[in-house]
Amino acid sequence: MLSKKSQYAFKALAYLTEKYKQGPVLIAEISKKKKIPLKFLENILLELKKADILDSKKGKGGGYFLKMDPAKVKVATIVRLVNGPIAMLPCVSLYFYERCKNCDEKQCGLHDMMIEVRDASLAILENRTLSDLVH
Amino acid sequence: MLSKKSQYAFKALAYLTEKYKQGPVLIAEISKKKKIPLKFLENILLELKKADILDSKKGKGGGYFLKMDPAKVKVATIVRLVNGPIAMLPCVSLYFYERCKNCDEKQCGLHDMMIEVRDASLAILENRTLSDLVH
DNA sequence: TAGATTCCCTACCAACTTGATAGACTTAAA
DNA sequence: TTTAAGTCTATCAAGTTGGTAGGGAATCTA
Repeated sequence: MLSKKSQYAFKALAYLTEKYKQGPVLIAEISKKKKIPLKFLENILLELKKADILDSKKGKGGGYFLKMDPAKVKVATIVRLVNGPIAMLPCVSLYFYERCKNCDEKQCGLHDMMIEVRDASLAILENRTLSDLVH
Repeated sequence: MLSKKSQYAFKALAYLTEKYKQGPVLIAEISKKKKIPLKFLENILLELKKADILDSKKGKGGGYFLKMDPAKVKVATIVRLVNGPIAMLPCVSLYFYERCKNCDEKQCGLHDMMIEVRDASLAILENRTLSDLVH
């Protein structure tokens, strides 16, 4: 399941997508409109900025805004960034791979199945972008 | 991600699938062969028994065994039982549904996307069984 | 029926994660 | 130089995860 943090992140990103190319948006405005706890949202937006998804301006007239075209930002990227692995097992994760202990991947039935699940999920998440969040 | 508990559960179930119709298997044997902490495994197996996946016999010659044909036990069932929701959001879960707060499902882009992901995962997990774990 | 064997049950625990808050600091505009 | 923003560090309560401890209850066998 996506954490609350991830859900907040997507709501905020959807809002910033609507406001794309309309100048910086205040954290406080996003917080109010999307009903996200202000200080928690601060952390999330900062993290997205450090990951080069968002950019910001300080001082009066400042705020947050998307660093690039929302149609270029994959949903999969955001999920990995804020929520972690998409795969159901570390041993089938592309970006967070870890070998399983006491389990030969070559003959583990679960392994193969979870690769299928991963690929099915990625087929969707890698082909949807922030612009698909707003319609 | 599947919890360690879930991974243990699948390993144990795979083992019991191999031994299907060969009489009760000791917790200690499963623990040793699959390298699962004994007492932790006890809890897991007991839970699976209460959920009618396994049955057991006490005393000498006792142990655990599958209650029904492994080809009849869906992987999706086990995941839901031991790990929880398969969906990425409560508001798109079939078995653990919860309405989202401050979010109209009818116009939430994330909602629709996560329904797609859920269905793609279920297409696999609902059509694989314990027998697919061993080959 | 005694004793061994095996699962059953309740309780507990440390470590980690999650969701959230507080407060001081920095940068930039007016 | 004041004010309006974002930035940073720290902290915290509650819940979850992974695991352990120890005795109780059922069953088999001698």
